[in-house]
Amino acid sequence: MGAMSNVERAVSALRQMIFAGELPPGSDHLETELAEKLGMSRTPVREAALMLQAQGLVEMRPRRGIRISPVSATDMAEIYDILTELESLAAARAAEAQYSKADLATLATAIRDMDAALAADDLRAWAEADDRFHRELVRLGRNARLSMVVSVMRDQVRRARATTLFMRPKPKQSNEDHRVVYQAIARGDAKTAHDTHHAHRQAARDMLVALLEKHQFHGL
Amino acid sequence: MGAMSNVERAVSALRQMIFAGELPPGSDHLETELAEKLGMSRTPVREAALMLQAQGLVEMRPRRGIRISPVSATDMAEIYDILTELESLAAARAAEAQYSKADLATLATAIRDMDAALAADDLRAWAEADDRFHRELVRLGRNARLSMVVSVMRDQVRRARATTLFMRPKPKQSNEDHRVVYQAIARGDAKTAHDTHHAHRQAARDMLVALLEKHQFHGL
DNA sequence: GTATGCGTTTGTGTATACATTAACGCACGA
DNA sequence: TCGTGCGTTAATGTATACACAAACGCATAC
Repeated sequence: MGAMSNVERAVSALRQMIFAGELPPGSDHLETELAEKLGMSRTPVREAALMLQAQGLVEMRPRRGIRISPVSATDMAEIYDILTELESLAAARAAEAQYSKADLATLATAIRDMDAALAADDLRAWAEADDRFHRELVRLGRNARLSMVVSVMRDQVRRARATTLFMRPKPKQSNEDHRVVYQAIARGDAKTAHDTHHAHRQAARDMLVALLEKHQFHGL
Repeated sequence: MGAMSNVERAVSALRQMIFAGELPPGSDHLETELAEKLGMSRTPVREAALMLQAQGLVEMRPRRGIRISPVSATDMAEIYDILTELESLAAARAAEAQYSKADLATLATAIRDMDAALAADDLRAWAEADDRFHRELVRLGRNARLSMVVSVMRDQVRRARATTLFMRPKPKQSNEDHRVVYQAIARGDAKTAHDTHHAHRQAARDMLVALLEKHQFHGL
């Protein structure tokens, strides 16, 4: 149970602090500083930082500390382009896999939750269910590497979403798209699943990038 | 000029040994062992291993050493699926970017070199030029993250290619495909660039996977 | 006021020490 | 012969020590 190394603890603690905004994008932090804050020596902190760096969450620069990576509008455009392609592939593969209704239960639940959240005007719950839908979709695509790449990219999106979630229009079309994708997967229609999800993501991309550019979050 | 840290040295030395087959896939190596071989302490070796692990080249398992990741036929299928999508996107973006003939010189050269290598029956030179073509194609797509993901995936392909290069049929169709993609990019035809490259990669994938499965390189 | 150079400070990169804990072997019992 | 349990061994995870080099401040010169 408590078989968790300090490195693992450091990774999740740092991730949490980054996502919570406690370590704001662009800020620098010395290894010693973080080590003290986490109650461990520099060694595991360094190793954790190395892993987070590989995922693009931080950058280690000699003598300037560990910098929490900023996410610009350009970055977001890059990330969404990748997500668009890889998730759409996953959707197509999921459709080809001929899953049973039972296998798709998690997707169905996520869709229902999104509808409910939208009706209740609970954007935070909506975002959580949306995440769940996309995560499950990728899992059904059955490509471990793809899942990993997507999850790294989605981490970045999550960071940006913290600032954009309440600025954007109600995601009504989004729910409709998800339903179409779900049905296409259920009946084994790979092309529709792929193309619908592709358009869905591309629309999200354009909306988000416009939003970020308008609000000049270039270096946030 | 010696401005190279031991970690950097360890990373490139290990990469080289892995690609050269000196550290065969599936083999285990203790940190101490590698440290001694590289003439440094365990610390930089550990950090290097951590980075290579993030790229999927090794796996660190407590008490069992650093394992050089095997590449199975399934892995190759996963990897090619990702490459197919991302490179095709890059091709489309490159076409949209309206590059001049001069900008595309590197692509043209790579194509010429591949023709020459094919005529001379020099498969190794062909593979090198092929790599060059794909790398430049992705670079022209102008997505830094995509480039990074693709280069990690291509590293894995390179490892498998060492064993498959001389088993597969002459890549004649391949050269023809590249030429079509090049021309599509030159005239700004994103759809043709995308679709042609997509089919090109998918064909390569099917051929390679069949080859690997046939020769039962499941755990190599 | 601005620029240049030197001394100091301080963070990092690396080596090393050490405790912990998993793997291995061996003995013992069934 | 095979399985089980314990003791030993040894590899890792983490802490710590230390040298080097870069950043900063201050003084001096223009």
